[in-house]
Amino acid sequence: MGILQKAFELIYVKGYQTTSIDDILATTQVTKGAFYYHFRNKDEMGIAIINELLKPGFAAAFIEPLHTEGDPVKIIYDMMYAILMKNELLKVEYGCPAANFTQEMAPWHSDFTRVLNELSQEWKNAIIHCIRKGKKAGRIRADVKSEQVAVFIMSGYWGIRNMGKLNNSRSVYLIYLKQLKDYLHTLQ
Amino acid sequence: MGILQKAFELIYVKGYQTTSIDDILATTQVTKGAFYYHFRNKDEMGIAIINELLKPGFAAAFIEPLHTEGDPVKIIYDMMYAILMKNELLKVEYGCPAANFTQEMAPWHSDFTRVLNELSQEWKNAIIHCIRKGKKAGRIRADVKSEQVAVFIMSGYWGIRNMGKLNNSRSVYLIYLKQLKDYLHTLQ
DNA sequence: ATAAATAGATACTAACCCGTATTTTTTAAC
DNA sequence: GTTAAAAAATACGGGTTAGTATCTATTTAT
Repeated sequence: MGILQKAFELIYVKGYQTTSIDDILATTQVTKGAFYYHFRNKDEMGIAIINELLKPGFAAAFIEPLHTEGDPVKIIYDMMYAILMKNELLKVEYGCPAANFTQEMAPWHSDFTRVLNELSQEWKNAIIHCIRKGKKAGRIRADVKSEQVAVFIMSGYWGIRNMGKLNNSRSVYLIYLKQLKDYLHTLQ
Repeated sequence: MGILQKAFELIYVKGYQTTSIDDILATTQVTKGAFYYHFRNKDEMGIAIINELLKPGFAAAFIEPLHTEGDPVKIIYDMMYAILMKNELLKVEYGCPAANFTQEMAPWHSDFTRVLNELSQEWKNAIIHCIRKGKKAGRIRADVKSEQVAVFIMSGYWGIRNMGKLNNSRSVYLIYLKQLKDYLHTLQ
């Protein structure tokens, strides 16, 4: 886990392909023998980072908030606000770790893409579930298509991460969040 | 331009970092001497690809459609539909070339980020302009914030490109487009 | 025709890459 | 205390990388 943590930090900042195993060894003070005792190769370590580090963090920040009771509009907005503005691990200049992996590995590394797709599907299902609950409670219009809304919200998130990288400033997050709030209110 | 074209095709599919100069030389049948006569180094070629190839193609598909007269809702939706569903150069499994570059290069290669930011700003300004015209013509509500909407639309685009990569299917584009249409109608 | 500038070809370097083979140290079991 | 397994250290191999040095060929200008 120590190796994975440090490796993740390097990869999050530099990218997977450009982070060499020697880089990881240098910063972790781990020798090559130890590294290859724990991981068969670099890709196995990459997959381990996603499963052991990314998934738990993702579940805490992206999934769990959606399971709380209340107004979906508020729940979804608050989740997004927390992810973009409060989360101290995710820096605006380095974007979303999951999106970085996706962009870099798809479509060539199918192992990565499959695991990342699982992440994405979990989020999607949680959003759909949250909206369906809101519809039953009369908080969301009955004609709202849950899946469409989920996909729309997710795409907005990944896109604003990209714009944040370009602008290297959270100010674009705030602009996005304002419009997200307006959009969510149209679902009521 | 021949080198740039072939190099772009390789980079679009494989990524910038993982496309070696030797790869480019092999597919272009150009020798190393010729290559380094025209470009000082790899990054200069990368910047040239963005300026000489990406920018013109971007202007044609992303900017020009926004300059036509008419209903912004229809104009913006049609533009997005054409980009996602009709453009034969942009494949769903390889995503958006500009987004790929951004994801891969930011924040370390400031030359790339700066040029890509110019692209992004041009698109943003064109969308803002389109919406402002719509407001003046009474086609868009007066209280709509043009910049917020522009950022929201752009983030949706870049995000859905990411999801398309993950799913490797245009079906997710269609789901997104439906909700985009609904969203745009709320601006009227 | 000659000189100069442009363009292209070839061979090479020095650094870096991932992964392996081999050896050494540490830990645990009996 | 001996043995065996687990864990870690080291050195190296085979291949790739971006970029350079050097040489040759082709235009262009005078």
